[in-house]
Amino acid sequence: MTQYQDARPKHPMPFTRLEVCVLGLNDQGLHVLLGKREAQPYQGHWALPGGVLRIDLDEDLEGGARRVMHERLALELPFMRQLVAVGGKHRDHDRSPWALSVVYRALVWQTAVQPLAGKRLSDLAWRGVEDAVTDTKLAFDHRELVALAVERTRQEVADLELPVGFLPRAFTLGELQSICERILGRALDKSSFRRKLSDRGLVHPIEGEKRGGANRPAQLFELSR
DNA sequence: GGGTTGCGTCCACACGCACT
DNA sequence: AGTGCGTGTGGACGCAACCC
Repeated sequence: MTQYQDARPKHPMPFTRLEVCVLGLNDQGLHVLLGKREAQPYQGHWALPGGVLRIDLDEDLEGGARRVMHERLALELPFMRQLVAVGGKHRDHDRSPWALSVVYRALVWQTAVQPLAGKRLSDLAWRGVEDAVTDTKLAFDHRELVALAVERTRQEVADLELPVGFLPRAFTLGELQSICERILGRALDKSSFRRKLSDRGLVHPIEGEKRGGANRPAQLFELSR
């Protein structure tokens, strides 16, 4: 096993941050969780919650992102996906001559989480994504990062790369279509949607049905993978 | 250019349930 | 029994991309 005799780096290392774009879905559509910064730079501006990678605390990048979310939001986020890494000499020149941000995306039911403003954040707010991606006052390049997270998430849903773990175990096709429509921000054709699901074998019927009102009970389905 | 394929859109219809 | 409504299925058509 390699022993590190001297922890000092041979070359200058970048200042590494972890940012998390938490997308929350509710009846009105997709929202993004923003925190108000307590410190410079961008003091008082809204930003994606994030923090510094700690090699003494973090096993890996995702572990670091989970720690940061716990410290900043008191949240455990079960389903995160690495979105992008951005860096450069001018990214955070107040604190470092070279800064790197590794950005993660999480997708949650907005009503299922209750984030609390923790370290370095004076306030938290859910913002509609259409509003956030046009807000030029967001800190750093976070407006672009939110736009990227929304675009990627919508592309995944449009490709029927359904968010495993985010969906309930059992659902009706109508519920699934409604979830996809709220993420996409537009209506889908029922016939096309169901045909694609069927052709690709993405869902299969399970025992049981859902009765809601004066209508035919809906068959329950689950994801096939 | 013509044929094929995949996909989206529009539409029709059967079904099952609640209500009157 | 008739009606209204949401679920579930499938046909017809148009369009674009692709191949020959």
